[in-house]
Amino acid sequence: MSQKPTGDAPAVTTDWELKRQHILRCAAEVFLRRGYERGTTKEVAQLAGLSQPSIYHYVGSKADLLSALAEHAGRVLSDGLDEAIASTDEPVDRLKAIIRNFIMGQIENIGAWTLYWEEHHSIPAATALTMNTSKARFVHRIDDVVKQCQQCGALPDDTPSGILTEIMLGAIANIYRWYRNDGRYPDEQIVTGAYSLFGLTKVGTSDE
Amino acid sequence: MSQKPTGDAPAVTTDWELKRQHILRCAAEVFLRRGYERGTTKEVAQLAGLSQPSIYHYVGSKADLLSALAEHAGRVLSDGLDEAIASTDEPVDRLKAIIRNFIMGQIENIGAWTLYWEEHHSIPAATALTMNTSKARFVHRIDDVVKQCQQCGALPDDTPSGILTEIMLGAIANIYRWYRNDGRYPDEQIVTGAYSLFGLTKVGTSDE
DNA sequence: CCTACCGATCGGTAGG
DNA sequence: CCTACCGATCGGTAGG
Repeated sequence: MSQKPTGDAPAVTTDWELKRQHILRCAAEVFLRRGYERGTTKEVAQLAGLSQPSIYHYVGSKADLLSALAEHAGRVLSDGLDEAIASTDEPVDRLKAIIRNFIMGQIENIGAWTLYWEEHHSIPAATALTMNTSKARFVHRIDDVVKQCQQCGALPDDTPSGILTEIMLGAIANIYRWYRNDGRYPDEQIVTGAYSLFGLTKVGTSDE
Repeated sequence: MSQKPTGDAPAVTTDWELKRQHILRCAAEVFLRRGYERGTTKEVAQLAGLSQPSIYHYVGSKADLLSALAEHAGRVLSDGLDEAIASTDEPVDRLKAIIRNFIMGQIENIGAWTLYWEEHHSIPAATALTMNTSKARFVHRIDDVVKQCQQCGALPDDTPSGILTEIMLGAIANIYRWYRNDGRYPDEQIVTGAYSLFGLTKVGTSDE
């Protein structure tokens, strides 16, 4: 078990916590390069400048590393959704804010995001369960906005909202697979490209 | 090494070949349920009704199983692309045919397709290399059609074709993650939903 | 935070 | 196509 140090320390970033996060970053790098199963705790330790057993002072098991990383990715996305929904009342603008935040949050955190998808069958069952319910809630909240966009004519209403939602979210969730940090496709252009493709350019003050 | 039986047998399906394909199907099931690394050759053998070492009469290594499955998924998709391109000269109809074949090919072969994505960092380097070049060619050919659709006004031309192509293909490549075989979303509705969302409903005989 | 080490798993081979 | 088995890897613990 990880040996969280004594006391009821508040949100203070202790030395222990800082080192733990350093190890997490190293684990992300190893798992990304080699995959979770092939990547060893020894490699993580080496990258962090520790012996392999020392990792267990900061983490209860190898699987904990992956859980922590996946949960972090989920938290970033979920926070972005809250912010987007709070930013405006107008459905189309809201959907556009959701798309923007989703894309940006993914790109800023592309490592954890990639791990969440590529290694999700190695995520411990307990973590996977809570993350799946979070994800279902996430999709459902967005689906509500999509329905409103259909009502005001900004999205086609000849298709169930669920299909549109999944296609749009799928397109965005997949960006990590082709995104390159070389400036070929600037982030902003990806966002506005998604708006254009989904027909979300004009404001949705329905006049049809 | 796998012991392909004697002779210069043509495309005849020998007993050996039939059993090999049976083992491949079992491997797909095991790898899907457990992941490639966690799934063992023993589990594959049990499911196929063999002892673990017997698998090596049909396959050179555990990794060969994954290679064969991934290559099969790639071939199905590539064939679908050829067919779609051959089906018509008109860019918008061509893009729609591509989307339809991509979606249908993926759904018909959802197991191999899932493995290709979820386990692609376990695919042997040699196989991965050739598949990556095939994939690049695949994307490039579709990008040409997308460019034509932009020129005739069927797709927005304020965004580089590459972004549109990647977003559309990403949306489709991701369907396996939410597709359920319970009829909630009929295949045909997914296809037409994609058309609608991407604004491909009207024929592209440009009159703008 | 380290050295030493254990226990278990698993892919693949030998040899028939 | 099987039994027997090897070699190597690796997560985690002991004990300091």
